[in-house]
Amino acid sequence: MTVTLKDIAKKANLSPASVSRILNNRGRFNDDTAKQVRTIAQSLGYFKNQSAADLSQKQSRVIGVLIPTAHTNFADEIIKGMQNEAYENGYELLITFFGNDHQQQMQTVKALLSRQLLAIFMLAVDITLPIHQLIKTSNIQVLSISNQLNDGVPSISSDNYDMMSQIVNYLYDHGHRQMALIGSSMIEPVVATVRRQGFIDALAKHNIKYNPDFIWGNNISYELGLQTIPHYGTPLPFTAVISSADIISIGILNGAKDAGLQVPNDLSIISIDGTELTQLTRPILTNAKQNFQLMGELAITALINNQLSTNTAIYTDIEIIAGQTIRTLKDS
Amino acid sequence: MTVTLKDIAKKANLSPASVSRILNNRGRFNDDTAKQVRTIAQSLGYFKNQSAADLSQKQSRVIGVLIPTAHTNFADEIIKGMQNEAYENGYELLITFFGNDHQQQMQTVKALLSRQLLAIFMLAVDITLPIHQLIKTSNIQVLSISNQLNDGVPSISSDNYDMMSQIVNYLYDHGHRQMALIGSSMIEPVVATVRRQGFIDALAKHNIKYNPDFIWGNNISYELGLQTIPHYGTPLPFTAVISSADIISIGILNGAKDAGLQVPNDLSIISIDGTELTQLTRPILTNAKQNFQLMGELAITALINNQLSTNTAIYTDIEIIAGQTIRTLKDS
DNA sequence: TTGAAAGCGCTACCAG
DNA sequence: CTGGTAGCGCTTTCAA
Repeated sequence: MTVTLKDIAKKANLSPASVSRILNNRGRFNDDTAKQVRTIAQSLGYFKNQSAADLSQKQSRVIGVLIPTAHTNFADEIIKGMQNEAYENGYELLITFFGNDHQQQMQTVKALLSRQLLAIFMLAVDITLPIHQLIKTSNIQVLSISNQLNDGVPSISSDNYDMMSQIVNYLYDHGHRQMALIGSSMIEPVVATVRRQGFIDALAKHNIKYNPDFIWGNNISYELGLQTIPHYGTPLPFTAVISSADIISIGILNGAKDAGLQVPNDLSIISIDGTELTQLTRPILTNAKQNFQLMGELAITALINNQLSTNTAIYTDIEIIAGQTIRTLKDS
Repeated sequence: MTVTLKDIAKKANLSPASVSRILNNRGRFNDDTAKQVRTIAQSLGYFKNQSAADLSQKQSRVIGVLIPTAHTNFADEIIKGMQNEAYENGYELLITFFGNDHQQQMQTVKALLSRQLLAIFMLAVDITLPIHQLIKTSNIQVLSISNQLNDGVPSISSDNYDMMSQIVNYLYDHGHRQMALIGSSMIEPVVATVRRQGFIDALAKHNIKYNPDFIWGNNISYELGLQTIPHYGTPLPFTAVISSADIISIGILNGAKDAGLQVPNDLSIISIDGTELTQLTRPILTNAKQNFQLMGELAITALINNQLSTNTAIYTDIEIIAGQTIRTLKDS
């Protein structure tokens, strides 16, 4: 029922081999016959059977992409970047959502590995050890995007340590001396650890003694933001907060409103990520914008250039975008 | 280099055929040998080559999913629903982002059609005619989710006509007589047309004369919301707006703030969609919540039950979720 | 520039 | 319950 190369070949009095060459623009062939072949293919409604091609070539141009279901909305931006770059280089993206159910995760990864992928890109995903090992046995290349992992997985992300330094400096320059870091107190993802350390070290550089109470919140959620003000009580013991994600920042903003605080008069906020969410609030959130789209593009480039070795760590720059949530303090 | 069924068969003194049966739990086989085979497979680090399987079976369990790049964030919810259901029934989802570049769209669809998919699901996507025809020639089943299309494409969505009626009734019951509909004045997507008609007819049922000026805005965007108040000027000629999407509602909310209006005292807002975004605002948005997750689940179910004929139109219920953006007017 | 033929890894049929 | 085998549609030598 389905139209195959053979069918086209028969109709064109050619061999399947030639048709294959023509339709793939590979090798040499006569331009005139080529034109004919293409029209025939068109008229017959031919669709390449990619499975057969992959099988025959023992390789595909498919990149598997893992996205967390609890879909941090910057994933879109990364994908946008990847998609363009992938399209131009003839790669396909196989995007798969990655839930929390471990059973399901395993099955998902196995399904991916069952299609001789070129590579697996993980967007902001933290994988468990068994899964990591599963991938390892398959010899498929892996890359973590936006998330630094240990386990020797190559990554493309912001330099989270340096980012904290920039943020602290920014706040310091605006006269802030007491600042809190919200949403990075977990031990697990390396990113949180790195940010904490960067925060502490940056404070030290300004001779500010680090107050352990000022690092709080072990998850990334709106609710965490909402609870932040109640957690510390008013008057707040600090003048500024660094929020580990935009969604947290919105929670803080609303929590402040609920507590009768004025932002930025009573509290300054700077938000890490800088997705569109930061533009939807009143006041608009000052943010440390990560270049997600570029991360996506670089991911493909790195793959093409064979740079996905174990120790690769590519950094993209961040940019601090002034909004309306940072108050400049007169004297310190 | 790669481990194949044959390798396992050799090691287990079996035929590839048997190994295939065992590893797929198909047909009859001896449980003991099965156990052996599985351990061997494990130890050899075997991964099924799905391309070969698909080729051999001339069929795959893969459902292609098209998501607009301008990623209305309810897509996530739909996918969540689909993913669970798909997982339980052994289907794979091949998610593909669908940009605006026509060239790229074509290539994307062709890539999809090159893998004997079971079906293509389109999430809130409006396809152009050539693409529609392309899909048609391939005989792959299609389903539009959350978006009603013409062209005889089966769909799962809310009953947009009835939704408008419910919304208008809700506003009416709260004393509103002058209401506007924002973001549905485009001619193109059928959804907009249906909503307009539903709006007008619902008003008529309450003997409210329909004012054409009160249907405004031909796109779905934050900016549209922001411009709404300036567009009409204050004092507003209506007491309530129905916003065609959450992102528009947020724009309206901010626009109102900018104009010095109090919501809901000076303006009531009800938002269509009811994604998490509605919970992030102050005041919280009253909304007509669509059941996106259910749409996703039903999509898979419909596929399984072979219900994807041309005229299928499955509706899921909406629910009006009271927030803080509707004022009850005393007298009318 | 084109063709013949082998083979990718798996499944399905039919025999045993 | 198991094995032999043909064949899915495509690519890729190698030879013509």
